[in-house]
Amino acid sequence: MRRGKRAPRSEEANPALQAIWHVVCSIPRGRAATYGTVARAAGFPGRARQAGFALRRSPQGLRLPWHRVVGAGGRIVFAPGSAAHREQARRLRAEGVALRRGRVPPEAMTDLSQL
DNA sequence: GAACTGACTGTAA
DNA sequence: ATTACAGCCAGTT
Repeated sequence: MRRGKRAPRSEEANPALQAIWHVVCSIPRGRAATYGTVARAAGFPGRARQAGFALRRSPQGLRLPWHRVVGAGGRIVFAPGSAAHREQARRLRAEGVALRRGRVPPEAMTDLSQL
């Protein structure tokens, strides 16, 4: 049977998504990382968008600290005023992250390279 | 297989 | 500082 490729119907069967989720889980509490950094740490440099896709497709069964993932410059990618934006800001703040106009200060940012 | 879309990023106006 | 636009990559239609 020349079925060179299998069909992972479930997201949890995707190693790429798992890798990204794993990296997100490894983000220390009280810190934040950018999509690009997460993707790079997961082994996919230059695929920041894929990191976002992985988070969006992440099963709710996982207790994933998605709120620790922000856009470049520590900026929250969600539209300001939206529910997601507020929730992420709220969660970050709950972890001790001082948000500045919806932005995470560089000090709270981690490159995940030290892990 | 082409076209569209998106939890991105960097540069320009 | 803010807004617009283009580039990039992978998944979805």
